[in-house]
Parts: sequence; C-alpha cells; structure tokens
Amino acid sequence: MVTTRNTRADVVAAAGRLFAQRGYHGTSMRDLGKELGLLGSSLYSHVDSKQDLLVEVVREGARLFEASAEKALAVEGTSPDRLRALISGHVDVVLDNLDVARTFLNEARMLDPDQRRRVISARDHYESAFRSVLASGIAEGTFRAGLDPKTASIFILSIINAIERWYRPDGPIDRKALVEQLVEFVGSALE
Amino acid sequence: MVTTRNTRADVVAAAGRLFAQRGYHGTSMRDLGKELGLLGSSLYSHVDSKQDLLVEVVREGARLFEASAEKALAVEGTSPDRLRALISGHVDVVLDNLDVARTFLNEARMLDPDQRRRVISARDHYESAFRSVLASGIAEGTFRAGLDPKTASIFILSIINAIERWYRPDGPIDRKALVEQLVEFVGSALE
DNA sequence: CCTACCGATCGGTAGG
DNA sequence: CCTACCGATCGGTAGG
Repeated sequence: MVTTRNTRADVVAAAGRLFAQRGYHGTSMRDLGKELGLLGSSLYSHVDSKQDLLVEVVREGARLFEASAEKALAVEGTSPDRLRALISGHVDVVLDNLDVARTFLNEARMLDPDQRRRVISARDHYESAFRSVLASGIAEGTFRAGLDPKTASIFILSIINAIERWYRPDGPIDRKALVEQLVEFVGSALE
Repeated sequence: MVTTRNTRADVVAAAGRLFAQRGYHGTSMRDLGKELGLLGSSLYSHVDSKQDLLVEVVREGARLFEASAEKALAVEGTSPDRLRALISGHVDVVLDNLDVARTFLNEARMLDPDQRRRVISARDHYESAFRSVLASGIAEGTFRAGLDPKTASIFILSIINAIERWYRPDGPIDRKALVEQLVEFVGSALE
C-alpha cells in the first residue's frame, strides 16, 4: 500500500472532521497535520490560513443545502410533496456529510464578520425555500390558514438542524423511519 | 462611584457571557480578566482552572432547566397544561439566562469526558419530564395514539433549544407571542 | 488583586 | 512536505 500525498481536498475534509468534533478554536493546525500524517507547517502549502479552511468547509455546507433546496422545489406535485422533499433532502445532506453539516451549523459563527454575513444570507436564502413552500400550501388551503410561514420555517429547520446533535445511524431508527417521523410531526403541525 | 472587588459569582457570570459569545476555546483567561477589569492571572484567586468555570456555568444551566421542569410537572390540570408549562418555563430559562443557556447548550461538549457524562444524564432527566407528560397525554387520549414520546420529545426540545439561535427580544415577536406560537405548533403536531 | 514569571503551544514563514 | 524557526499567546504558579 502506497502512501500518497494529500490533496487540498483531503486537508479540507480533515479540517471539517476536526472542526466538527473539537470546534474551530479547539483545533490547532498541528492537530490537523497529525490527522493527515504531516506537520502543521506543511499545511500552508495547501492553504493560506486556518480561517481559509473554515471558510471552505462552511461554503461546502452552504452549497450542499442550497442544491438540496433547488431539487426539492423542482419536485412536481403538491406543496406537502415539496415540503417532504425539503425535509428528506436536508436529512440526506446532514447524514451524508455529518462533519461538513456540523461545522456549517455550529462553527460558522467563528468566521470573521465579512464571511459570517455571507453565511447568514446563504442561510436566509435556504430558509426562503421553506417559507415559499409553506406560503403556497397556505394559499392552496392544504396548510392551515393563520400559520406564519416565517415562524413555522424556523421551527421546522430547528428540528431538522438538531438531528446532528442526537441521531445515531447505528441506533434503533433508520434514516427512512426518521424522515417519516419528521414528515408526520411537521405535517400534522401544519394542518 | 466606587469600584468594588469582583466576587466569584461575577467571574462565573462573565465567563458565561464570553463562553456564549466566543465559545470556550475562543475565550482566554486574559480575555475574561479584561471583561472584569483585572489580569488573567488574578482570576486564579477565584477559580482553580478554566475548566472549573465551564463546569460551573454548565451546572447552573442544568439547575435552571431542572427547576423549571419540576415546577411544570407540579402544575394541576391536563397533560397539555403541563406541556405548556414545560415549554413556557424553558423559554423563560433561555431568555432570562441567555449566556448560561447558550453555554449549556453549545459548550458542554468541551467538558472533559467525566463532566460531560454528568451533563448528558442531567439532560436526559430533563427530557424525561417531556416524555412522561407526552406519555400521560397519549394514555389519556388527549395526544394522538401512535405518537412516540421519545422522538416527539426530541423534536419539541429541538425547537425550544434553537430559540437561542434566532430569537431577538427586541424583534417583532414578544415572549408571550413566542410561547403561543410554540404551543400552537407543538400542540397541533401532537393531535 | 498585582508583579513577575514559567514551559507549552499557537498560527504562520523562509528556504529548501 | 520537511527543517528550522519566529513572535505572540496560552493556562497557570509563586509570592506578595
């Protein structure tokens, strides 16, 4: 077995792993080097700074969530169908990219103000997918009138963002059942 | 105006503020000293270590949530009444102790394994208050049968724990309205 | 609560 | 990607 040189993508992936586990400030460049089998100083041939790594991981998270929303909004069918697609897609993004999702959700606030603003607007755009599906459903009469799409979106996102905090893939509830429980809970909250 | 000496409680309170804002690893003892108008080294006349401060803040959070649950469970009335008391009490704990709650929710994972275990079991005990109220409501027929109290509790806690992340006291929705929206959303999810 | 430190570790650079 | 560093900062201590 040959030990190949690390690519920039390897470095970013390892950064996501450690940032997710120990937090951005809890991870040193030497920790990250060790994770990759090289010295901390060697990382600077791949990146300009530690912040750069956080930016890169968080951006990847934003891309993944955004791509999921785009797909979900394109689903033919009813508003509840698109809401289900949004929820199911979110679960997939989180569970298929746990480290990236965790870093995106918990460590983005460690970015400098400029980069943080970009993340906030990316999040708002993602949230707007939920708001628009809820608004359509209310207009169609499939979701209860009097529902506030903004608040309801925040509640729904609160539930699906928190999955990262408690869900264990090897636990008693598999991914499909998780999505079912989510859709059922959220669905009946909207009726 | 006289400048009084800081008490241990002042130090813990300031630690909660900084841990909540910048994270545990993002806060240095010198930062904390500056916040209190003294040197980092002077803090060691109040505490033995930085970890001690995190332990203290997190424990205070655990105490507050536990006290709230105890009060809510003692409420006379129906299961939905007690659920409302749990939600309303949780909102009060979070909004009246934002820094402590944030540190409890986001920084407890930075504790050493031993202390972290204690927090996890404290959280589980708090969650059990929600589970038991849901189970009673299902048994009475006020909450829909087929509901899983464990999963539903996690979903409810996901929503009310996330308040820390988005709610602004000076925003368009006041505390009373927030509780109403929460109770309505969660309530209809359980019917 | 300050003075005066300690060894360890931090993010990062120059040069190969 | 390593060698050999840099100045700054880290948590913490001794003694007052």
